[in-house]
Amino acid sequence: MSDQPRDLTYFHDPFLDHQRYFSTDSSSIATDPSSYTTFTDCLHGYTYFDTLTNGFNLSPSFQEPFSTSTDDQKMKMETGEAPVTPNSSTVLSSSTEAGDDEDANNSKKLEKQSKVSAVEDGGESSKKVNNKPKKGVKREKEPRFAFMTKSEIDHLEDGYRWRKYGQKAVKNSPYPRSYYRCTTQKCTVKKRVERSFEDPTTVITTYEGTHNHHLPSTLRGNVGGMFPPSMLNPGSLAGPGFPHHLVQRSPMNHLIFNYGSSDGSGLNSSMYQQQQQQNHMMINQYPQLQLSDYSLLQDIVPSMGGFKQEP
DNA sequence: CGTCTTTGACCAGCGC
DNA sequence: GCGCTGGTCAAAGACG
Repeated sequence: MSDQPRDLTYFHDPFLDHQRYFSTDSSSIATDPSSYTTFTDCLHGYTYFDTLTNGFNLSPSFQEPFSTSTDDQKMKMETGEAPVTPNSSTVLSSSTEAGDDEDANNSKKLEKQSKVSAVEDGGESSKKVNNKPKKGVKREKEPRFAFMTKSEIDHLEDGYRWRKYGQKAVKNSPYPRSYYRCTTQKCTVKKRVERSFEDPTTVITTYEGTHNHHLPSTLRGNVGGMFPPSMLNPGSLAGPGFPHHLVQRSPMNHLIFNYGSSDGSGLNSSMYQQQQQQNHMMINQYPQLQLSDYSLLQDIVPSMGGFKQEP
């Protein structure tokens, strides 16, 4: 991952609409989306934002039509909790039920405790025993947020440090799904990375949970040095003035799935229906994704090398 | 030596 | 109840 070329440096101020990026090599100003070589690069380059909005027939303000925030989320934002999205732009919705984040964390703690006690008891099956939530206690879902990215690289650099803890074969797909966990202590954020079986050039990255820390200062690939402090402080993005209810303003080659919220609040009805149709269309194309989880799906315009495919 | 990946096994949830 | 699948664990090995 860290061996990816990094000849570009991006500057982005999330509080301003304008954005610019530039090359450390002054002779080469990047304008081609394909020149983004890392996930982080893509996430922080908004050059094609106008193209995006045009593609969606959205007004440049882009702020109202896509509000899908739930109260739960708004509360999270207002409390300054950092969204998990790598560029901290927004997590719009949550697949969680009320108050489940804490419950999930607690249940995890219980898992650990029970595992430790199982080992200490010298139980016969001290290995891998009873480390899941107690029976009957339904495991709560963390807020989730998925990207679809055109990339040759499976695990895209996003500024955080991840430890891979599993890999599974995916049904109906030749490509495995990898499971990553944030390596920061006490941070429970996870992400899944898998390649679309229908379009092998597309990587589906699903984030789950909320980072409770800033971007690591020492990163492989020097991501930490690439961004201004405002971007390296996720909490700052949750502060007043930042349009949290924006849909992810990702540049080229991303589809953004926002989980959970289903009321379409902030959308006028026709636009909401339009979004729902897009959702269903894309979900049909990616059946391995969970239909119920997606409340909003933003497609990419074909002219940007996206992968919208009409049925 | 510390960190990270790989990989087989285990467990829970879910559908039939 | 059974089998399948997704998610997780943890030992072992690789790597810098």
